[in-house]
Amino acid sequence: MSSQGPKQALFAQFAVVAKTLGHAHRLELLEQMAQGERTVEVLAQKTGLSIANASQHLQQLRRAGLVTTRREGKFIFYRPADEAVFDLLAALRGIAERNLAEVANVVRGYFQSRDDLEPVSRKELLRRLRRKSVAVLDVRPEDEFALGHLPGAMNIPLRALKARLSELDPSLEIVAYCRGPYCVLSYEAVATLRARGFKARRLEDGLPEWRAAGLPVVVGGPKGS
Amino acid sequence: MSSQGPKQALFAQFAVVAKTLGHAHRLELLEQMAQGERTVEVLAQKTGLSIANASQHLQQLRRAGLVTTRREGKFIFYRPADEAVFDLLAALRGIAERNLAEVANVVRGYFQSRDDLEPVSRKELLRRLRRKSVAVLDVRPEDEFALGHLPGAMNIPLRALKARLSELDPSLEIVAYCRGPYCVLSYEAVATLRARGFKARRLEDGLPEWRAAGLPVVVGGPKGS
DNA sequence: CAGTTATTCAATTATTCACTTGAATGATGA
DNA sequence: TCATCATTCAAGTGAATAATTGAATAACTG
Repeated sequence: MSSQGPKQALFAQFAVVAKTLGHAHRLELLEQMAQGERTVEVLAQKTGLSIANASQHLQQLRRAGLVTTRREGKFIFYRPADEAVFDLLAALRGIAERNLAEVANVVRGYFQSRDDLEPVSRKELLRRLRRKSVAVLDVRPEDEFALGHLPGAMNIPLRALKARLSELDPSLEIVAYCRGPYCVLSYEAVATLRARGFKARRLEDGLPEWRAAGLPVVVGGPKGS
Repeated sequence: MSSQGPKQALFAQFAVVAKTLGHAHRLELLEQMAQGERTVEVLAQKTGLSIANASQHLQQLRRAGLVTTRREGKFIFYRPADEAVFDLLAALRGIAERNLAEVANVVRGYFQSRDDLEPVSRKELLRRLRRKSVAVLDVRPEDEFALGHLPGAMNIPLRALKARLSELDPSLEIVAYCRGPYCVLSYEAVATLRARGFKARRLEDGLPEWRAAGLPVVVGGPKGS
């Protein structure tokens, strides 16, 4: 059943890659790995999966050529295998957003309702960073910040934001970002900040897209190794 | 199980799109539709599926937002719903080709062994078309040619090629193309032509990629409507 | 070397998917 | 209106997939 010709054999292989992407847990694992390489345990914990289950999904991703691993001592670090993985995910998002009513509803109903302002483009942020007319705020957890973040960004995880507002300069506009276009952290952060009188907007998308655009990323941080 | 938050809901929807791509038959149907819109019957015949089965797969593709339909009389024409579908397929191909050993083997063993010459890039073909220093040969079946082809291309389906060699000018280099990067027709055509003393090369990829690059496509032909 | 820890494997069960068959729509044309 | 044709629906069967559990690797630590 698998070999009528070379074309069928190739399509069967392409189908394996696509099928592997076809599971919400694996997409979430990929989103996590897009922040930076991770061990099985951390990925399991971040996604709420059991370790065995996460391990199984990660191996499917590896068999499909979507992620690779690196061993360091007893830990195995997983990361996306290819830049094209991000293209794939972006195309997937675009198609779903434009052609699936349910996705459009969620995006409008949940995300746009919390922030009807246009996000700041990467280009614009770069310009304003040079003029120092803006503060960049990374609202992801500290470990993700340590794996890579925007140059000059300060890190206040969303859960700590209310308690640490005093660290922010009320005279500067704040640009917040997190994991990607559908990560809720930056939406919540912007809402919180505006409610307290700060001028705040979101960055378009998140760190992985910034990196994929070839823009500079800083590794390490206060608690980073 | 389906709604812990908006992000999970979105990932579940993205997974539906990816899962739908995860079947060799549906990928083949999409490749066919990438040549131009088609009825269920024609798609079933071209892919060797039963009509009922093709219809089911097409409806899955439609539910996933990957294709749309248009009714004309008693026929329903299917076509890709979105330009991003081609990006998706291209990313899928790239990842599979670079990261799956089996795909690399098929590509090397089957395709490269028949044509170790570099294909002609779209850009180069455009340049040489302007200078008229080349003949463009479409070796797809006539019905696909009629749905859209390169400007100035002549159509000799592969099966008829040997019988119609006299129509070709032996003094011009021939650039052959067909459905896409893994379509065997142009490989076979180039091999046949070289064996008969013609100077022949392939165009990189095929018609859908030419169209996706924003280059001009001519609709209609000898038997076209 | 034995113990510890991170990860993977193997076996199980519940669920989902693919394909076939035969009947049902929905538009056309006599 | 009735017959026809393209397409879709519904039901059933066999195969593939997902998540769980407990055992098995493989590398470090004492």
